[in-house]
Amino acid sequence: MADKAESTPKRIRSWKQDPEAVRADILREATSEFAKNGLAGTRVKDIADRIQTSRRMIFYYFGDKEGLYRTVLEEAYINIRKAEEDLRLDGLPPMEALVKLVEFTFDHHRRNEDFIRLVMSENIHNGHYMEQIESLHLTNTKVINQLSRICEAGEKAGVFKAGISPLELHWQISALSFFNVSNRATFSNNFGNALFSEEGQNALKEYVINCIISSVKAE
Amino acid sequence: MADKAESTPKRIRSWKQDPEAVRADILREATSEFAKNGLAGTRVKDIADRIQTSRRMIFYYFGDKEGLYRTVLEEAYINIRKAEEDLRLDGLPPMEALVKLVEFTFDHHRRNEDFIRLVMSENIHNGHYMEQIESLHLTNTKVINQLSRICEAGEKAGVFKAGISPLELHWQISALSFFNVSNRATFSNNFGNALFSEEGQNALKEYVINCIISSVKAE
Amino acid sequence: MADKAESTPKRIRSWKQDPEAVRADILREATSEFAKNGLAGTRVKDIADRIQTSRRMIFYYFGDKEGLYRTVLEEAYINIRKAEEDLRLDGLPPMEALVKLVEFTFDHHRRNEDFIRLVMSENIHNGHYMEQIESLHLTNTKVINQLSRICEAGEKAGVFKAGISPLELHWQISALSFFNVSNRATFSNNFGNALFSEEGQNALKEYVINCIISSVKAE
Amino acid sequence: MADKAESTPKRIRSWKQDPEAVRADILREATSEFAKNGLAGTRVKDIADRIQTSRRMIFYYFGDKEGLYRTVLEEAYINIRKAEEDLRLDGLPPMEALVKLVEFTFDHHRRNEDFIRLVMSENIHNGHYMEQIESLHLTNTKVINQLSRICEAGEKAGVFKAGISPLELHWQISALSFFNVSNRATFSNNFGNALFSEEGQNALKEYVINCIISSVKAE
DNA sequence: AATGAATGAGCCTTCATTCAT
DNA sequence: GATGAATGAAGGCTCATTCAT
Repeated sequence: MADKAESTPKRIRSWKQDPEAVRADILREATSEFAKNGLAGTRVKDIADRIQTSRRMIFYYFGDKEGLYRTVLEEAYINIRKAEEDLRLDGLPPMEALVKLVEFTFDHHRRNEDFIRLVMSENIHNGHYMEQIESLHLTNTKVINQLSRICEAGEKAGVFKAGISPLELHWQISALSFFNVSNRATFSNNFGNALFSEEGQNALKEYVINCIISSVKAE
Repeated sequence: MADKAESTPKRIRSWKQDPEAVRADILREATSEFAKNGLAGTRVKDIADRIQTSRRMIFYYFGDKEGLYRTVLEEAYINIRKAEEDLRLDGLPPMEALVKLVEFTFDHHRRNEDFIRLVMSENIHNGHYMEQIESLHLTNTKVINQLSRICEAGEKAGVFKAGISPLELHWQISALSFFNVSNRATFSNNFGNALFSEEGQNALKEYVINCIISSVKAE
Repeated sequence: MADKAESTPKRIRSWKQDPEAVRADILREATSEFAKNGLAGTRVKDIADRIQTSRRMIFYYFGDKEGLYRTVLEEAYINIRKAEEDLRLDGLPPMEALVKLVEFTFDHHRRNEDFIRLVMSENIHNGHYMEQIESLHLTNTKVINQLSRICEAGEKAGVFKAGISPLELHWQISALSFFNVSNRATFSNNFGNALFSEEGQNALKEYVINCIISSVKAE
Repeated sequence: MADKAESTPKRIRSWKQDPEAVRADILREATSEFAKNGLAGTRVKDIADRIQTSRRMIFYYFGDKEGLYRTVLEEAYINIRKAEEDLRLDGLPPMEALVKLVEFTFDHHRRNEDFIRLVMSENIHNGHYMEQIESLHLTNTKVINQLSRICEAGEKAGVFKAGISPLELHWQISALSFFNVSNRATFSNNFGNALFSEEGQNALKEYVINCIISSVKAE
């Protein structure tokens, strides 16, 4: 009875007449493709082929390739910010809170390579597309505020040194967590991939945590 | 009219019959274009248009677009390594040597944005083109050896803590210096560009130096 | 984002459930668009966007783009003929009647550029769509008959020369009145727009009237 | 031996490696297509298919569809002006010169329907593309100057009335000669095609000549 | 060593139109 | 009577590359 399975119609869609599902499907695959190849390196056709739809639908829902890219970028940022918000640090002692934040950031970036790659891509474009997305302008102060509160508390408790800039501290955490994912290919090509094995990454995380602690702790 | 016709315009060239100059011209503009737009985002035509040559010459000298890209990448690495070698640290006290190395790296990355962007591009391609360049496999151990010597000397002198991994240390220096350039666009879009003014960058450099010092110094 | 997405935006309509109003709205904007851009140059979407309806409605009411175009053409002719009928010349002395008719035609064409442009468009299509409209075949003899009567009366009164062809005379009046509107763009691009200022047009109208008078008057 | 004739290669071109011939071929067919269908109504593919070349070559030589259209327009005007210049009227008596000019214009427009249709098309576009062609701005005063000289001579000789505007006279000649071709389709659809038979056209030409004579002659 | 002419393949996008309710 | 979702077919155009000399 193998013929039953074989007689496939031209297209099978679970989401027929379900626009939200189509949109979500497109967005998911577009995220993956843009993350893999960048904006210029991605073919609209490739995105369409990965789902059971036509190129036409992509333009139907997102206007053009750049519109799709912008939406991908926006949703990626929204998801990341959402995850960050779930991290509740407010009750914790300052140093513990900071360590937890660093750990979270390091792990989170590692688990979301697509996001990292989209951000790399945006940097290649000098943030051009990001600038056009209004919703991004609001959420970013939150993370700085959170760090501010931790630094203040730490300073007051005498465990952090005085005068730490939350912005610079955030920059530092970001740099180490981001680079770990973004530059993995070239770094391991140049210096081997010892740092990127499971143990290597755990050790590196510890190293990063210590680095941050050393940077902030009172002497 | 036919203003937009594709047919190659007549050209006047100062370097007529000077193959090396043509090659160098192509390479220079290709570096700039690939750095700006990445591999997929760059048009062979755009490179040709920037110099007084035809697209045809690019294929004549470099085989294909990827061949040109590979050459660009290789030369960029060669130039960077050359600059690194000029930095003589061997006679200096360990901490001073380390600080000087960090300072140099931070400044050097800042001054060579094209190189940084080419490396970003390579990471988008998972280091694919880099892997094909044999000359790169040799030079990279030097920088680790250099750091090894500094760490050893520092440990012996009692100013560095014991057991520092030169690889991790290099990774740390690279991460902070690289991210500063690579993610400038998205970081300033998200958090303002205070860190990227002249003073901001000087302060950040100090911050990075202190970060490294804190990480290595004996307690 | 999805700002450019094609999916029909939600609409608010004052004429909800009023089919005649929808039809009239579509027709009005279609006339304007077809007059501006011709059949091939007009987008169904553009017509729909100008009113508060969906493309779907256009097909619902008019079958297809050509059906809409045909209807536009038909209505345009009907409106023109209606205006012509309002002009009552029968009691007037022949020369006065003729002058009034010329004046009317010249002014009327000037005021109805959309109609002129639709006729230009039809001529580009060699009258293809016009041929399919049955209602047009009837009304056109009226204008010739009218001229016939004027010529007859003029001849009988001795003020017109004998043997004037009403068809040729109509052709002459049409040519001058039509060209004045249809070729304004190219003519003024070539020879300046002196003839198309308010005074220029008034002078031109006098010129045209004299031209017709010279053509018909007995010597 | 029919196989010899049948084994046709994919493309036969007489002009292989002869850019001017390719250009000319494209231009000729493009003129014909644009004249027939207008800018929007013409398919680049259709032009390519009519000659033994690919769409690609059209873009190679003319940049884009509009570039081709502009070139077509420009060449069409150049050819027309060239023909006009060949008409030598300077020695003739004024009325004879004028009649000859009218006759020439009427016949010439009739013989060059493609040109008329291109001008119609330009008027649909409000002269947009014409404006971009610099070479057109110069040649057009010639025809007015020519008429000026005729009018002056005619007036001096006492056969023309005083104060004729050469511009208005040219407008009149143009209108009648242009409309004859441009509006043939709609006019004959509305009023029959009696005027457009060979005899009809000859009679109409006489009518037009008389119309012009009546307009200028001294009383 | 050098080059003007040519090109196949494929890109993003648009168009009028129909489906399914 | 009305509509949101969907689409096949084609449209103009661009890309890296090769041909022919």
